[in-house]
Amino acid sequence: MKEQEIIQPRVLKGFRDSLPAVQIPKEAIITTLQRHFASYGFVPIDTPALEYMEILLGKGGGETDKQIFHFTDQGGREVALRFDLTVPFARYLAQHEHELALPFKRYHIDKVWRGENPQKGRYREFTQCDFDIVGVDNAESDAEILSLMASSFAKMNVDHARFHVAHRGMFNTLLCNLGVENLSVDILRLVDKLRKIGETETEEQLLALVQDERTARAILSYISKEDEHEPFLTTLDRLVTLLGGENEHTLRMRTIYSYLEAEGIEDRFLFDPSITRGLDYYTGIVYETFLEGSEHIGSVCSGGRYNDLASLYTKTHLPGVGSSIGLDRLLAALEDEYDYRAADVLILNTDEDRYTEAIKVAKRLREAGLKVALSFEPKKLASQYKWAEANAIPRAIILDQDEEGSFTLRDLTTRTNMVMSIGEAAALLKRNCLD
RNA sequence: GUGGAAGUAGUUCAAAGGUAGAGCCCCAGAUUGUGGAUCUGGUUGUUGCGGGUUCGAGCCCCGUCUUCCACCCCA
Repeated sequence: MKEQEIIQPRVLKGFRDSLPAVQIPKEAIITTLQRHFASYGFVPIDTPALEYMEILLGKGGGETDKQIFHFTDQGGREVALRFDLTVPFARYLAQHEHELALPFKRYHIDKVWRGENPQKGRYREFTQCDFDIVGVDNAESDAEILSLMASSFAKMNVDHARFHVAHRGMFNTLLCNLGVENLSVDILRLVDKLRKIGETETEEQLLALVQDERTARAILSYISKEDEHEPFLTTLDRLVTLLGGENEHTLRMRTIYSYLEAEGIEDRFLFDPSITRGLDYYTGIVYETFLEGSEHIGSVCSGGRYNDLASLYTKTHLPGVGSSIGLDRLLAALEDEYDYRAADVLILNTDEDRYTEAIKVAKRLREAGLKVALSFEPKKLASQYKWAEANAIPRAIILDQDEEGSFTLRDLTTRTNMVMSIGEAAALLKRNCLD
């Protein structure tokens, strides 16, 4: 026997394996979101991971183009992995516009790829949860996306999420008033960094860009907030004054806010005029979501209104608004805050002759809706308890009673035993099982 | 893609060019009346990987991979 050359097991930079302790809560969250999106009348779709290169290029801006994984396939086609779910969705809309009834509300949860340098909460392969409404441009659809964002985080039991909202149109009004709308892309990019580099530095860079002190200060006073927690309407009123009066955009924001009030969720939202979003395709409302205490991870749910996205692929006007939850980033921020278990109960193996009995008990408990694992070998109990703990299984059943249908149920967390019938055990376990 | 820091046992950390160590964890056995205590024994390991300098490298040098941080951008 020759010694075999071992291939070094490894994964690519920015790509990760998921152990069950990570994958179980991740899939639980996905299931929760799928159900929740459906409760708003959103429907699922799917698109290919791989697209023609030309489909994905030429909308996000030069920087995102550089991050696209692309190659030539065996047939000589220039292809690329999707780097978000929104651009493929725009292509999908153009391709199927006659098969879809507008307004179209879809959700899409899947992996995307970007060739960025990885950091915590930033990977080259990650999962996005997108939800969008296409075919209407009004406050009602804007507000429904915001409502769905807030309620999704509530469903995921994340209560420290803060939603920062702004409006591209309002900001562009300011730039027009100041006569610097031709610099809008550069200014937007700079303004986005306010939270990171501070007011002084922002003002200096603004001055270098617009070459006028009065203009630079006007922009800065628009995007700065003295009180970070200033109520939404107070900020909006202040900005309306700075813009010289109401316009269609400010009135849109007021209507959206009134819908949030009607739902009683308005205090979850802040008007944050420094939010602009790097992507060029946003035209109206924009938003980012931060977790208090984990701001360094960045936004865990962002999006906005894009009224011209599908125009790359069709002449039909298809306005849209949507948002995307960054699931991997969210899980990175939550770290160990989530709970998981491989099963609700483990049936211990004390005697090989009783395995048939174990199978019958397992079947009955599974029919009652429980997750049940069986111990395959009659190892000593300490060893079986440890296996259960390693798999986060909180209870064990020992088939040790001679009298019919009665056995020991052990709580592994408190290490206490109770003797009961199978029906009693099923009821007790059912009350304590997750989901 | 650019710049910086780090990488030693499953894990938390030592070893300032001279024989790779400690706690926790894990495994086997004894005893324990179906885990927690105690005792005995054991693996804790290609010091990320590959070269180089040296009598000798975990340590110095070069390259490379990965992670983390900053820039850039973003989920």
